[in-house]
Amino acid sequence: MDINNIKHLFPNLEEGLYGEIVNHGTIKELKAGETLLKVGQTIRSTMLILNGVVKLYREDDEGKEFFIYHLDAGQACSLSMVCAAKHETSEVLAKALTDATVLAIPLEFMDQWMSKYKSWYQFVITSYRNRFEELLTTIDAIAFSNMDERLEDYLKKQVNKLGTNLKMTHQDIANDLNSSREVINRLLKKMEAKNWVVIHRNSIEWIKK
Amino acid sequence: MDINNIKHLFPNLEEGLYGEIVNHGTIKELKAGETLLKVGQTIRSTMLILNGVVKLYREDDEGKEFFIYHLDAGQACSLSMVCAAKHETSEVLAKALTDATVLAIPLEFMDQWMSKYKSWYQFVITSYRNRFEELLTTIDAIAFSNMDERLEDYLKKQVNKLGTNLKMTHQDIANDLNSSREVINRLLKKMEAKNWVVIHRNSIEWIKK
DNA sequence: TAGTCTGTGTGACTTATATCACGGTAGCTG
DNA sequence: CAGCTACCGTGATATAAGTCACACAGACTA
Repeated sequence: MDINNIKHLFPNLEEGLYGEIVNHGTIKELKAGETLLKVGQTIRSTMLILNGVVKLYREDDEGKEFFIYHLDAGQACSLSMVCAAKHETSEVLAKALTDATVLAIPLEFMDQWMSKYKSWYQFVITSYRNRFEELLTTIDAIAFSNMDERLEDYLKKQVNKLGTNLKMTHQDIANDLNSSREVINRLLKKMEAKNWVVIHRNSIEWIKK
Repeated sequence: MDINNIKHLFPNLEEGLYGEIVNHGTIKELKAGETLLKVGQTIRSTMLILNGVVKLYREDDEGKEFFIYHLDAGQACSLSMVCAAKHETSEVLAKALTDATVLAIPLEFMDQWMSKYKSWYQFVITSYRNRFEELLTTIDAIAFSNMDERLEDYLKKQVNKLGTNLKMTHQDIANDLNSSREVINRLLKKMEAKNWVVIHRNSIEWIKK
């Protein structure tokens, strides 16, 4: 583990804290598609994303997966913080979207660092605030927007994380948005007519400026 | 302000912390319907609810209000904590549902107490976790449920906070659920047929056991 | 090369919800 | 008491989205 990489990804932490992170964290490598956290699983450590993109889902009783938000390198899984602090179980499903590297910090350090390092406390609070905001944005989308707008937002988010060439099927998108393949297909066709995307087999290219 | 009342509402805090709360907090009395926090307003203090019920909304661009969750006596507005810690503005609308008393604690104490009192840190983290969960539940409802289930959940929540006799119009409910009066009316009629509610003018009585 | 699988495209239909257009009624106010 | 206003009830219709059925095409596999 490279301390300079950590400093770069998580700036503004105290010098001593970087040392602790390196000493007490353990690296986990994930292949694209692998599950990092299952619903109901007990959380024993706080996760920091070092590399790649992690996707968070909410699951319904029949196992349908509803996409909530992404986590990037340099971000922390807030859920793993709250849960970790109380030894509780996960309420969400987290999967690696790309190959990813995460740093697992055993939960006992959460508490210690919180009172010891002001920068850690700031970091945790900021993480929370950001995740909270994302959650509110997600609520806005489903409460106030139609499928066409939601699809547009969704694709833009993907493009932000993965580039303009999205390797995913219509069915994948439908699952994330809790919709159906046919609906997504038709909406994509409309977007294609407006020159926002080009539809390929197994991939979609975002060409809107 | 009665310190014993505070101890009762917020148990498990350290002895010294109660003193600080009483010394530095200021009481705000709100009439039912009054606004506690507007969208875009700068937050300068953390709010603890001492009495009554506060309702949180998300607003869309046209000012439509979508109900997110309630806050009871003994709870804190997590949003006011995150925002306060960073001097940022509110993302939600908070209104007193009943007459209410809140305790405003200037934000500078947030930071101090966080490192000084372990119990405060625990309290804040727990608040977060609970609000986060509520938000996830709200997402579940709109992502996975139809209006009839959502209305049922909504009414149950109201009953929990306010008792079985709900003084609200069909229009009020429609606003909270981002639906329309007619739809709510029809669903309520169905519930009445199933003996779950009795519909009165300006109020609804929950009679389902 | 034929056969199979997975992803895509599309018409027809169903369902949930929203919207429109009324008419009715309780309770208040001049 | 007349008339007003806010609330409630309900049919007709419109729209968005989900479902069903089926056809086709690219890619891989025997």
